[in-house]
Amino acid sequence: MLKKGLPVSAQGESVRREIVAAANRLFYHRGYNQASFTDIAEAAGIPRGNFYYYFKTKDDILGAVIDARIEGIRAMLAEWDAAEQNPRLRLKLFSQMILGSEKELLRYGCPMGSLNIELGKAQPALKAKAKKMFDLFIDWLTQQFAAMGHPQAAQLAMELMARAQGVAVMTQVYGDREFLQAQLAEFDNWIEALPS
Amino acid sequence: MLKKGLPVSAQGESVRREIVAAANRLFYHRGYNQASFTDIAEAAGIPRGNFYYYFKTKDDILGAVIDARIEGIRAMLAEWDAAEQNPRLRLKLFSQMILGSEKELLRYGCPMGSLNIELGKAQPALKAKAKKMFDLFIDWLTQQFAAMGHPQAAQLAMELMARAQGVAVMTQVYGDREFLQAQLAEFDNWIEALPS
DNA sequence: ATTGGTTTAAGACGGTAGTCTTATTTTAGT
DNA sequence: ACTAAAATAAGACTACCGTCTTAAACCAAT
Repeated sequence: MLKKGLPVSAQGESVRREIVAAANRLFYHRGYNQASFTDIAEAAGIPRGNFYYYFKTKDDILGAVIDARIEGIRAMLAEWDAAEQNPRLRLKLFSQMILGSEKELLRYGCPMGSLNIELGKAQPALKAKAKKMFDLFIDWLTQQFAAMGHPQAAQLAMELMARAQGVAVMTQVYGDREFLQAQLAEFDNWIEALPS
Repeated sequence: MLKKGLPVSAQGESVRREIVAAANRLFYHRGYNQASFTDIAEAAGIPRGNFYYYFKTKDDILGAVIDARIEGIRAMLAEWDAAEQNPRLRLKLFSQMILGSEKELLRYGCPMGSLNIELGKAQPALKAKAKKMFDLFIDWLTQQFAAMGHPQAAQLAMELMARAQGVAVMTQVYGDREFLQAQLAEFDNWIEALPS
C-alpha cells in the first residue's frame, strides 16, 4: 500500500485534485467545520469511502487545500510582478483582484480572513497553516511599499491588508456592493496619493 | 407545561441566565457551530437534558445570546452617551472599549464580526439576527458623526467600523497586540483630525 | 400535610460526523 | 494474458450531535 495522499498515476493525481478543488470551494462557502466528508465527496463525484485512499484525515484535506491556495496566490503575485513593474500600479492590481471577486465576497467574505478567524478560535495548528496565506500577501505588499522607498513598508502592508479585511467583513455583513466599490475606489486614491 | 424559555420563578430565571452566559462565552470562543450542548451544559453546571426545559433548539439559545449581547451593547452605548456629550470624545470611548478587550480580541477576534462571518456563510436566518448587533453600533456612530455636523455620517460610520473590523481580523491572525495598539492610536488621531 | 405546578435529572433516540476495513475493479508492465 | 500494484466502491464502526421523553425532586399555597 501506498503512502496516503500521494497517488502515483496521472489519473490518481487528477482525482486528488478534484477532491481538493471541491473541498476548497466547500470550505470557503460553508466554513471548514461545516463542510462534511459527504458534502465533499458528492461535490467531487467520488464515493465517500474512497477518501481514505487520498487523505488520512480531514485536517490533511485542509492542509492540501491551503497548499493549493498558497500555490494559487504565489502564481497570481508572480503574474502581477511580471505584468507590471511600477509598485503603485501593482497595488492597483491588488485592489482590482478584490473587486473581481465581488460576487463571492458579498456572499462568503474573504476566503483567507474567514478561514483564519474560524480556525483561530480553537484549532491553533490548522490556523498556523492558514496564516501562511496572509504572509504571502503581506510580504508582497511590503515589497511594493519598499520599492516605493517607504521606510515603514511592513507597517503599511499590514495597514492596507487590515483595511481590505475590514471592507470584506462589512461587505459580507451588509451585503453592500456599493460600499465595497466605494471603498476600493478609496484604496486607489490612497495608493495614488502615497508619497514617492 | 410552560412555554419554553420563559421560566416563572426567580431561580429558573437565574439558571436560564447562566445558560445564556455560558453559551455566549462558548459561541465566542469556539464559534457557534463548534460549541455543543454538552459543552454549554458543562460550563453552565446543569445536566444536558435540562436544556430542553429552557430552550427548544440550539438556534433558540443563539437567539437568546444575541438578545443578551444586544442588550449589553445598548447599555454600553447609553453609558457612553451619559458619560460624555462631545461626540468626538464619545468616539474615543469606542476606541477605548476595543483596547479594553485586547486580550480576548487577540485570541478570538471580534465577537460580532466572527459570528456574522460564520453565520453568513450558510445560516442566513441566524445571521440576520446577528447583524443587528452591528446595526446598533453603526447607528450610534452615525449619530456621533452627524452631531459633528458631518454630511456623510452614515458612510463615515461604516468606514470606521470597517477599519475596526479589519484591525480585529489582523490582530487575531497575527496575534499582534502592538499592531492593535498602534492602530487604535491612529483611530484617535483620525478622530481628532476630523473636521468639526 | 397534601397538592399541583415548577424545576431537575437521566438517558433514549435517530441522524450524521470522521475514520477505517475490506473486497472488488481497473490499470500498466511483462 | 497474467500479474502485481493502483484505484474504486461499499459500508461498518464508534462517537457525538441536537432533540425529546419521562420520571423524580422541589417548592409554594392551601
